Amino acid sequence: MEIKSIFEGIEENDMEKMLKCFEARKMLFKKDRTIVTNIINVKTVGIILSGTANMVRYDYNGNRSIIEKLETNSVFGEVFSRLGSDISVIATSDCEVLFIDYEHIIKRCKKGCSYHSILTNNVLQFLSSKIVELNKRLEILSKRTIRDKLLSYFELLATDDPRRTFTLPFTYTDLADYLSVDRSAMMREIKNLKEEGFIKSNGKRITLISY
Amino acid sequence: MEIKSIFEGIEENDMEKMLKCFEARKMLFKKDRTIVTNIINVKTVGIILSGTANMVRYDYNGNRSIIEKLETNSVFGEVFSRLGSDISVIATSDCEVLFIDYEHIIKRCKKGCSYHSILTNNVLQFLSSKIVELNKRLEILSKRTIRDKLLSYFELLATDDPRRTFTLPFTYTDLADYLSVDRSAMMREIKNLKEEGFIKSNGKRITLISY
DNA sequence: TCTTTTTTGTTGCATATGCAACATGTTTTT
DNA sequence: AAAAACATGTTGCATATGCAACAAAAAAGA
Repeated sequence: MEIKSIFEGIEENDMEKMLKCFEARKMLFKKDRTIVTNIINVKTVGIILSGTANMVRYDYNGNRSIIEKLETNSVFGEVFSRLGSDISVIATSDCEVLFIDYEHIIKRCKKGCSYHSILTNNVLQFLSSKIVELNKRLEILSKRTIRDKLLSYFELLATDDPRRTFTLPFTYTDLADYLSVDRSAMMREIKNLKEEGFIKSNGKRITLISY
Repeated sequence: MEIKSIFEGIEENDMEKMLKCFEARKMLFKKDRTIVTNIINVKTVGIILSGTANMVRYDYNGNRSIIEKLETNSVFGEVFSRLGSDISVIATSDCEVLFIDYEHIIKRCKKGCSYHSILTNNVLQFLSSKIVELNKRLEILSKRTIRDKLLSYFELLATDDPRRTFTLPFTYTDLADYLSVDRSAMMREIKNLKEEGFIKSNGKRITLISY
């Protein structure tokens, strides 16, 4: 159901032709380097071929928000983010990034290349699953208390596991940014949740206790 | 840039053919009636042809969240919302709704009908702008205080107006739901913002004061 | 290895916010 | 026109949360 790569289903052979036809550019980024900044009116789409990155924003108070963790095959660009904001994509490991102009992807070319319709379909599914992701985060952030934010996020991570155990994909510092709460207040709340028997935790390994 | 309807650019003539080919169903709903509830594994997409509706969720505390205000030409369905949650679409006025199976839209049919590629392109752009919308709301909800939430939402509404004046598209009660904060606390904060000279307001008409 | 940086864990304090409860005003229904 | 339903406006109170500051542990770098 969920597609792994935006290029899924496209022949290796067609792939090269397509990249040339699209004037795709491949670039390398070292860890901690800025891949793009100020994604405003950037009609370019980036695809992470290898490595990881964070999409972040610093607001006027200097609070960092991780908008999204980008992994291999992640896609980013103007259409995927709020216009007019100071959003940057920062490499969290060495990265290989492919840039393609959005127009090439969204517009059907006259040649009617076979790979083009596959790509369109993939992008459609990609956008759909992105919307589901955004709605998940929205559901978490719409919770009024840190406790409820934590619990609904944990619930999300635990759903697939019958033992209701999972490993945090974040450092606790990053988790606080993701939930948009103060880190120390969050740590305090996690301690409370443990003491009150809602969760067990050992480092980043957490188990949800249900009755 | 922004498309008005998902059917934009499709000839009146083709439209009828297409709706038949897609087995589209048109239904009528009176005000306050539930159009759909529990949008889980519903592989159907709804398009509001006339009228307005709210996409809402009630969490276990009974707090209502307005996920989205739907107007004429709005589209809703599984791909646009978080799976597994108690999401409903409620008519806020008499509504005409068209239902189409998602498969018909996303999959390219063998006949290669001309309207099909137009529709795909429209859906793509629609999803893109939806993502931008979601990111806007995320930016607001990621603010830590009610004051900052209000200000960033107001900022959003004021950007297009040189007088920095706008009319709230919500009742204040609904606004509190949209911002995911307590209504009375929000009213208090709005009063503070007025007293401290950040905004002027008269009913739903609000002016942002900038220095 | 040793050094430096980052993350984790904790606490005191001021205050922002949720909650409950109520009064008033406005809109909708009968 | 009267009644009912809903929106707005306000307040007191308990507490959850942001903020600052610091110590200890862990990870990364030299």
